Amino acid sequence: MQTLFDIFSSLSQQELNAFRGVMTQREVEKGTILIKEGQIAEKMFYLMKGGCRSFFYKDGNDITDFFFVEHEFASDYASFYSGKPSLLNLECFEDSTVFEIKRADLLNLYKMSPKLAEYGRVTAEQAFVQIEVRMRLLHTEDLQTKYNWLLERFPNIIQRVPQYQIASYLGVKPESLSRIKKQL
Amino acid sequence: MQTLFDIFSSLSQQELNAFRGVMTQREVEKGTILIKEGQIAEKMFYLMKGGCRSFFYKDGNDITDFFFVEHEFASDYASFYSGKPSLLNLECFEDSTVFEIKRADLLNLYKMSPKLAEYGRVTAEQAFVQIEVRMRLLHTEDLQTKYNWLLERFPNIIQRVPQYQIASYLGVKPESLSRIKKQL
DNA sequence: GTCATTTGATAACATATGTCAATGACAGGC
DNA sequence: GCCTGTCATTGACATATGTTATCAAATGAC
Repeated sequence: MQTLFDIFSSLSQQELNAFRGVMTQREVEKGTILIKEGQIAEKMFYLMKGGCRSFFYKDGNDITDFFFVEHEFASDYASFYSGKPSLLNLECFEDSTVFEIKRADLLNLYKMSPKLAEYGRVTAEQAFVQIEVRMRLLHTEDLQTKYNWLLERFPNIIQRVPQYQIASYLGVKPESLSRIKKQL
Repeated sequence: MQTLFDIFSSLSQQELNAFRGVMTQREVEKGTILIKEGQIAEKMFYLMKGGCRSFFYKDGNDITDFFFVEHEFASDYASFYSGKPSLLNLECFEDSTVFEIKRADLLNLYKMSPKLAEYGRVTAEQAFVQIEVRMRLLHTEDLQTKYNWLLERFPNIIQRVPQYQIASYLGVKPESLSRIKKQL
């Protein structure tokens, strides 16, 4: 996955200035909601520090959709890309430092610079490849394999978020996750 | 999802010619393998007529990863985007008419025309949104809901492919799908 | 047409996960 | 310090899906 630094280091001075001009740095504390269910995701975030998760409610249960950690882009891509209201919330699970980029600004950058437009495409392509890995996991693997994959993908996630959030991310109940951990 | 016709109808004559110049029409019969496991997916396909599915083998079982039908783009996007060998096969389940587009040609088109480059990005974004719907389905819904969703998404798919392929697409065994159908 | 192969349905049983309830560990507020 | 709420664990039981096997129907080759 390309980080912001990868992108920065290959831009011209002019492109760099334009890019940095549309990014706003924010310090947010644990619990901050970056994107709210029902609203259109107008912004994309880059996590310099900290982490967040997207989640939604189904039958009264809090279901974790995705985790995002430092040096990753985070948003509700479905809403951001389609312009439809978001079905989920994006919440910081730690105090975090983020850069905000507005969709309208990003589209302007794409018009201005073919190279930035290419990064936009590559970012979407990489997001696709990432989610496909997750989908294949949910599609074909048993709980133990899913859990091990999670530990590799997010090395210290179990110290950072409560276990019930991990359980719903993996598509099971906390009790099932407990059972699996006991077996290992 | 944008069809090829949506794209065509908004291009200039020059762009249209360039685009059509890199597309090769092929008539293929049922059972044709368009992309083979282990090889890099160098081509994207547009299905004028017919349908195909991507699948792979896990523990000796044939697992359907995706269905593609007429007026949709089909490929192993993960391989096509990343340049890594494909983990799956793309096979026509009916006699089909397809357009082939080579990745290298597509990247050239992107360089030539900002509008085509934008379509490339939008296509990747839409592919992402699509796969997210599928992922959410696998993540949170029960088998009955998944099956009903499939019938809406691919209206006559049950007449077109055997049931065991549908079962593995939904992440269950054929026997489980039989049980669900009996309940309805 | 016959025959072989593929596919779908069904049943009996095994296993994994869900559900519900009780308990204990732990952190934060006061 | 104590209290309170949140969270993880555990056990008993329910349910859904997997596994294995058998049989019938549909399909395709000849």
